[in-house]
Amino acid sequence: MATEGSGTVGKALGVLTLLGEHPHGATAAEIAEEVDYPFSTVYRLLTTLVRTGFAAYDAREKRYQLGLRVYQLGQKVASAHGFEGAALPVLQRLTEVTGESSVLHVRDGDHSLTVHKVDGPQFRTTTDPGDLSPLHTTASGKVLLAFADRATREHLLATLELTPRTEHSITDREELARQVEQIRAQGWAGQSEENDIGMVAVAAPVLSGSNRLIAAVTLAAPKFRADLEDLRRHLAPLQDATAELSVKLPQRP
Amino acid sequence: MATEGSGTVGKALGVLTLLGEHPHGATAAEIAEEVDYPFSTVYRLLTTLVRTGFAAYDAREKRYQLGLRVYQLGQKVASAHGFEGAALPVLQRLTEVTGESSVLHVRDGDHSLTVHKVDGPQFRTTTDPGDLSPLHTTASGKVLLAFADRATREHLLATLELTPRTEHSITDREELARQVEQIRAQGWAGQSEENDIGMVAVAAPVLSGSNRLIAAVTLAAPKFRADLEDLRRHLAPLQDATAELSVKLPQRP
DNA sequence: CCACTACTTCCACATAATGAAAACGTCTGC
DNA sequence: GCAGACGTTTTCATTATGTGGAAGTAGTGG
Repeated sequence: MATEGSGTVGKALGVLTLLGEHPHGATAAEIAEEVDYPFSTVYRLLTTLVRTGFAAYDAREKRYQLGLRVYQLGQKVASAHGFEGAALPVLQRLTEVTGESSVLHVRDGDHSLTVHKVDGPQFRTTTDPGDLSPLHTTASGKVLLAFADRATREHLLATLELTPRTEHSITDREELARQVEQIRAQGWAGQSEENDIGMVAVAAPVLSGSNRLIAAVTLAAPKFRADLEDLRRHLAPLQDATAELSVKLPQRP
Repeated sequence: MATEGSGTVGKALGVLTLLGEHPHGATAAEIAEEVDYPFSTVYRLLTTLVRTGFAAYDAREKRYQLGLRVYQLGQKVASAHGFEGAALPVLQRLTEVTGESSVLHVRDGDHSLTVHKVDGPQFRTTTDPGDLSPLHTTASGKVLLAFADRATREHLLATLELTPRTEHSITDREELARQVEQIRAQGWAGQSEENDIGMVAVAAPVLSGSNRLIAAVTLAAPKFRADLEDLRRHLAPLQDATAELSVKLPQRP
């Protein structure tokens, strides 16, 4: 992961982000290794993070991990964005009706952030809440890209790194722009094995009253059971769900 | 809120924490005012936070608030501590059986952090997930204090600020120590209008296999409907719940 | 058109971060 | 019981880095 910023604060936040990638914690030396700062620098940053509650140190295991303050603040974000109560039941109903997994995504910079998911009865999707996925290889990502306001859309279209995830991933910028236009026109996006082999998905945007993009809802299924055509048949309930969410999620006009 | 630390990083984290107290965001000037650092310092910190995704700037409203990266990392913490799946059903059952609100708390430094809650049919508790409460005025807090390992227990008992929240709050250090001993002996804690007027609660610890404290579960009710004696009648289902959680929450031996 | 609010940029100065190195604990296996 | 591995903690001279006052820009409203 790239350097998070030049200054001291940037380094600290970089270390914090890196801690997020070690669910079972990491030793100070491991972290210093990974971010490639001198050990004593990392050590000093870590003690500051621990002192403020953003990191926790397990003396027994000699491991640093994310602290509870991060969780605490994360909950504030959740309630500010309406991620807690209202959204889940809508996804649950969507999964009940369609039998497939439904997922709620928001755009986080140049990635798609999984907020909630409800797995279908038959299998489990690969992303969990808190995970980031590329914008150009996922149905939700294409929706989040296509319905972003023009300035960010154009900026992202011009600057996104089109790293392929599978042999079906889009790697051509022109092609992506073309798809984005089509998605804007038809109001939904599809994806077939562009992010994971064996997975297909469709997604639709959750728009506010003033047509600003709030989130995206995805329906995902394993290829062996459904192809893109099958999922298209579930477009109606999917769009019911996004319509309901556009009322229930807090507006930011 | 006290200064979060001396160095630059401490200031940045202080600003971040403060953003958590402004659900609808705050302007750079407001923040500078509240933390009492020079404006340009705060401004620089904010731009770094925004650049890294820890804060978000709403150009329309000219307001800074917590960014999605905080939510993302918060989810990692949640999954590391098993806050997501397993805990909620247990609380739901407890509320079903007792008819009162049940809440899951963990200790976050010298505070009690609300992780989950399930409100009873009749009323709503005052804390939400992500909120902090004092250790000495709440049932959960007293449990978290009483069952912490000896070193931290003694340290907290000696250093906690016993600010009263109501006229019934404990303000005497001796008295608190006495109650803590009793709570350790009897295995649960009670509280009657010590944190909020009109609220009573009982709480019990969730202990790991090796008797280390993991969390606390609280049953809370409004005073007009139940007094402490009434809640004591629900001790059995409460302790069933904590026993179940001690298996379901991830162990950290 | 002036007052107001809020963001943004600049720059001389000194504070605060740096990072190498060494001291300190604590395990582990020989 | 000792050598070595591993990880944390402290120290300190050096200078990069953050500081913060002030001036500049931009939008808003009376």
